Amino acid sequence: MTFTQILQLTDISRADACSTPLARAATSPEHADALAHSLKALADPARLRIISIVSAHANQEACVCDLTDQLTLSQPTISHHLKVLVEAGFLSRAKRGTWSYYSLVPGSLGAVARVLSAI
Amino acid sequence: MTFTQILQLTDISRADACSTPLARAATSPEHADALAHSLKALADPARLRIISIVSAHANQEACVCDLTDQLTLSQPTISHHLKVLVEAGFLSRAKRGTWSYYSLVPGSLGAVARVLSAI
DNA sequence: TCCTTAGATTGACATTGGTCGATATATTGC
DNA sequence: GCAATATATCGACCAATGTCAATCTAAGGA
Repeated sequence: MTFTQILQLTDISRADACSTPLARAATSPEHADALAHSLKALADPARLRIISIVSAHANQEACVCDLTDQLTLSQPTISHHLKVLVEAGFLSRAKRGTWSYYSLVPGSLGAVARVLSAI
Repeated sequence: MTFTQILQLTDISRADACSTPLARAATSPEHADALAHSLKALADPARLRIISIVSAHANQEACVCDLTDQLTLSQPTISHHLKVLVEAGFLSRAKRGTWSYYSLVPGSLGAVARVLSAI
């Protein structure tokens, strides 16, 4: 009996009557947790608009006043969303003088997109 | 004075002192809402594992018992997550006899990934 | 027909999360 | 140093969400 046959027997004995065979392994719980955490940071209209506004600027960098201008949200709320995005690794902060400039972390969105496609 | 020069003047007059120039238009609020809705459906560890388990099966189809086996969640909770994923367009349901089979909607994950990369 | 099994729905509960007003911190200009 | 401005943090509130126990529905089999 080959190893493949043994695996098949194991699968059949484990499976319920309704179950279809597996083609490959599923994602680990840890992996799912990490991806969910990244997606949660993105899954908000205000935060998506923030990312979009930042990356629409010439150098992919915007100050907070650019955001308060365009979003109908209070300044503390925008500050809160910015913090979420920085902690999730999508934006980085650079303080110059009185102003805070937020930039898109290069490749961060692409990384999530790639993981999503690979599920 | 050229049209481009007028646009530049307009931009400068509108901008705050700290602002950097725009390279292109940002995402519309409606677009952000729609994408956020899709991402919210994906932004949960249990739902990501469900999608992964479904797509790991040979024909990208799994019955509910495949999920209750592998997830340490109650059956109603799994049923709830499945409903969220169906309503968001990531899974489709096919009932055959007593059993419900859930399949990945082809291209649905890729579409989100593509939109995300294009932000 | 009745019992069993698979899965969906309901209702309740605790937790998380988005929002704002008030306040704190830090930087610039006078 | 002081006033003004930009941004961050805090505390509170309400809405949305994940979870489960209990119940309902529907399909099969004896």
